[in-house]
Amino acid sequence: MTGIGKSRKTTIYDLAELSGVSASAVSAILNGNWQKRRISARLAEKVTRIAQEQGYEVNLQASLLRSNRSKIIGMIVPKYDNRYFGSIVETFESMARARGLFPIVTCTRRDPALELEAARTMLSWQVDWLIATGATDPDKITALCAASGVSTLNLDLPGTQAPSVISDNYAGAKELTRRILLNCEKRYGEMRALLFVGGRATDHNTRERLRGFRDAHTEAGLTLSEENMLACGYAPQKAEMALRAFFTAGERCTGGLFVNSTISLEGVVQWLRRAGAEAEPLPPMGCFDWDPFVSLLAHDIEMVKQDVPAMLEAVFEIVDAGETGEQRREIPPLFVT
Amino acid sequence: MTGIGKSRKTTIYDLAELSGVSASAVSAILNGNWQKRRISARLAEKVTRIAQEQGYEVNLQASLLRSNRSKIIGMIVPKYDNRYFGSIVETFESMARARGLFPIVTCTRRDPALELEAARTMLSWQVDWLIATGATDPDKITALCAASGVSTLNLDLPGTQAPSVISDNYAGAKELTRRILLNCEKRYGEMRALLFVGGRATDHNTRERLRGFRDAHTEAGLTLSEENMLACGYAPQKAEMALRAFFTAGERCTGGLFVNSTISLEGVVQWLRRAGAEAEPLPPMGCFDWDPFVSLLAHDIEMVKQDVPAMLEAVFEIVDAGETGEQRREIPPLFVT
DNA sequence: TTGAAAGCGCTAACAG
DNA sequence: CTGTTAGCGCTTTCAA
Repeated sequence: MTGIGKSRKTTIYDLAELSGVSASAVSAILNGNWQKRRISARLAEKVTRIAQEQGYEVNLQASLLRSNRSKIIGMIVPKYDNRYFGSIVETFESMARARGLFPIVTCTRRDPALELEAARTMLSWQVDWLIATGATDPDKITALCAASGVSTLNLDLPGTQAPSVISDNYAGAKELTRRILLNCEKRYGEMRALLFVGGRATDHNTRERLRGFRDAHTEAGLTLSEENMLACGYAPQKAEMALRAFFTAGERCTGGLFVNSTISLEGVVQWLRRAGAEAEPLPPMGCFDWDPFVSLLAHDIEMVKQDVPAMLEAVFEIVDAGETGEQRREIPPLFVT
Repeated sequence: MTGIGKSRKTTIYDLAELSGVSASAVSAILNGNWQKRRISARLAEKVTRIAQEQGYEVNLQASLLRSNRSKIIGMIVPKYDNRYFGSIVETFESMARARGLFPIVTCTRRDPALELEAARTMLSWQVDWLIATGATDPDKITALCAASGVSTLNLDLPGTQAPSVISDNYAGAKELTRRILLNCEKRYGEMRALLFVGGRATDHNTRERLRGFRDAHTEAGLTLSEENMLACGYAPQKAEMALRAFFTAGERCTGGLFVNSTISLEGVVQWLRRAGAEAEPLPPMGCFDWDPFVSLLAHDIEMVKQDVPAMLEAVFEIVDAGETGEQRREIPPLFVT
């Protein structure tokens, strides 16, 4: 009976009874090891058909409990509010499924407490691997998981206790800065020091991007004041406030803006609007991260697009090989205007 | 031993041994029913402490298998590439967790086959409820799940066999059309019929939006040709191609554009760029869906923001009340410019 | 107050 | 070729 509202779910015992074989035969057939048991193809087909007719689906709770290889791979991700993380999750899911793994993803809303709670929930799910994306404290997650024998991998933001896959932030930022400076020269006839907006000076990516930002200025023969680096956090409001504070603090002159993420860019654009730059063209700008509407509507903004497919290839190479030791892979990002 | 690389995970039996009580007592304590068993607070505290020291986490596979209430709530979602779905997933996860449920989300990449596969995987997870978001064939999912006694709910796109929570597409589209027509009048000194771009004429939302679009024209005393409704699909490329075809087919005159989603809007903006509208201001436009960069960078585009928090409140009201019968809740969307 | 014991649905020896 | 059996880790009676 495939009827609606059937309360008890079909089990392999039901299937065994219906097809006149034992439950273990059903299990073997449904798992595709009927060859190993030398079960006839005819019988295998019959059982498979009956399973289908009954709308049978294996109970993962029971199956995974028994076989003790969880086949579950977890990912925690800070937010779903930009294309970068969205595409990370989407790519992750499909690559995991392609390997016969069960992906479980959860979002921590950039909340350090939720981050740890999420990691613990992942342990309860018996994940084999946990991919910690953009985690504020990757090493704590690694320690937590290691205590249960679970391997972790840091994505986007590196840690020191597990493999890390990140963008080449230094090279990306340096090249981005170079491009903005070039646009600045085109616009104003000379290069001027830029303003760096967004991110936290405590996180690795921001530090590396600042280093690239600085070095590009040095190579261009420009001196850069520390005041020009506003690592004010990622939230749009913070970027907006930081800019307002910067420009009310004194007579400032900037060649353009290096914005550290699309999220911060929202605040920057908001600030430009409110500052009455409506009619004027945008100043020379670049953003470390990509968004389709930014490239379409403000197509003079230089953008860095992190190479998500390549990053996740690297992730699964490490997972597939079972490399659990500390290592760092830096993936060159792409450039779009 | 909380040491790294510990292979076997801590179980309640380990905890029982360490604390000198039985496994069942440990289970009761860790589940918070120690009062019911009149276990002393002192003992409860001791066991809890030991569990913490050992980094114990309950095995959900075992726990859920035994107790047979899965506490898992599943959601399938077409894409993570826009703010609407991103915020649906984020809100869903946090509301589910707030209720002590375990959310499992999976993305189907707008692929009908993946949609069914995902639904089946959800059944394997023993979900109690499945929220099908923007599903191409919601009723098939409902039937599949009903056969296993699992309740479903349709979000964003309605079905006929289960409760549905959707935006008030008709009223939203009508009001959006009205606003675009007003902008058209301001711009050109008169109202002209608009062009509808994006979506599938087969899906409920597109049909309802078209109805609102039409009625707003009628009320404004405008006649609307069928040719003005390009339900060409959601993908950016399709919108772009449809516009190109429309405008090369003859001398056309339009008062503005009604775009059926931010995804289609990408294609529309792409087309405007390529059509050489670079220097010109955008035509009067509106979009059914919201994106922060669109409102910031092209702030003369009218946008409908679907009320995700209200929609998910409705979803969980239905889930909490266990209402499984067909019903439809239409949530009024919000307007932003 | 507490422990022993049964069993959730499934897998994987092992014995036929 | 196939069935019987022993658990996976946990919850939940039931009996003490």
